[in-house]
Amino acid sequence: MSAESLQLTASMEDYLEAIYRLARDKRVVRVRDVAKSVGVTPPSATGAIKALKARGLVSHEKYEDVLLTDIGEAVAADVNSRHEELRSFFEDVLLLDPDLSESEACALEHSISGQTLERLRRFLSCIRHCGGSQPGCIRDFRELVDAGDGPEGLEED
Amino acid sequence: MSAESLQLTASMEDYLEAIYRLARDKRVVRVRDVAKSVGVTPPSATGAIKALKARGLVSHEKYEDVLLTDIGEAVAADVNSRHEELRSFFEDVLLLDPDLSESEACALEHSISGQTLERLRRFLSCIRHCGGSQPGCIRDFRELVDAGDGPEGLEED
DNA sequence: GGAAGAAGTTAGTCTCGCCTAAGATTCCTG
DNA sequence: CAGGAATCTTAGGCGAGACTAACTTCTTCC
Repeated sequence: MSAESLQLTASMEDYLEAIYRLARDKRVVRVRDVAKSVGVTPPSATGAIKALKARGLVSHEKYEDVLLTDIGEAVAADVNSRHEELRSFFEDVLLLDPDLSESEACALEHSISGQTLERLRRFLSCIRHCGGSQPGCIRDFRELVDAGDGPEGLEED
Repeated sequence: MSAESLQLTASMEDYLEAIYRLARDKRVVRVRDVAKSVGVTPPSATGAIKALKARGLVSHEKYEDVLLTDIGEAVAADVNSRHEELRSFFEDVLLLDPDLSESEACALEHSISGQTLERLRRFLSCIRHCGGSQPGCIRDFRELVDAGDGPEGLEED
């Protein structure tokens, strides 16, 4: 079950991903936890969970805790892997601060296409396979970044 | 005037960018052109133009054509450069199809941060400076992509 | 066991961004 | 110059997604 075939809004993907992560870390997922994690008030979370339930992605009874269905789990894992892929690119390739990498991944994960992500995955793979012997441009970039954040060095073409 | 300091919504950035491009290509920019370019109906464009006018980014009188103010021009140029930077990354580094690169840039340009873009700019610069003598991983990636789109070759780590 | 407080839900409202329908204005042309 | 066509605006409405206020349910603890 891919995340793209379900027409989820960015907002719904956020909720789903939050539930996915909470479920990994805690024994039960409460509406309150979801709200806090997404950064909204409980009524907003209630509404969103209702929408996810209507799509068969979570199961939830009034006043009870929230559970991912099998489908929901699969979709959430897909969304989460998109997130991780992006985060990894920002952190490992662009060498951005981990916090920024994380928030940037959050911001972009809903808009990027599967095709682009696939290509990015391969690119990451190539970069990683360079291992310690990173040649040419990649090494240069790393040194440039390590040297400081100012705009000195390589400018426009 | 940076695009980030004005709290423009993604939608307003889209309209602004459309006006910017239309102004470059045509003598006058009409509401109709903006609507068509953004892909909405004329009433939607009228409303958006009103919002941009309220923020001092365009000047526009009833039934007249649309003009960017100096500030609007600067902000639009900023938005547009973000777009181009992203597009270039997708097309020149990830070697994606030009059409996909374009639409992907459209989708992501509103969410990416200035800091990340700055880093991406440097990365692009490094890649370009490799010129024909691209060593190691980058060359591998290019060959891998040229070889076809299937998932053969480099897999997960 | 009953009351206080925490957690969850419902109801009602707001903003944003889009739409259609219909009215107003401008432009072109016979 | 009058009327039709094109363009633009206004009016009204809808859905998504958030909020506050108020109500219900659950839990806990004296």
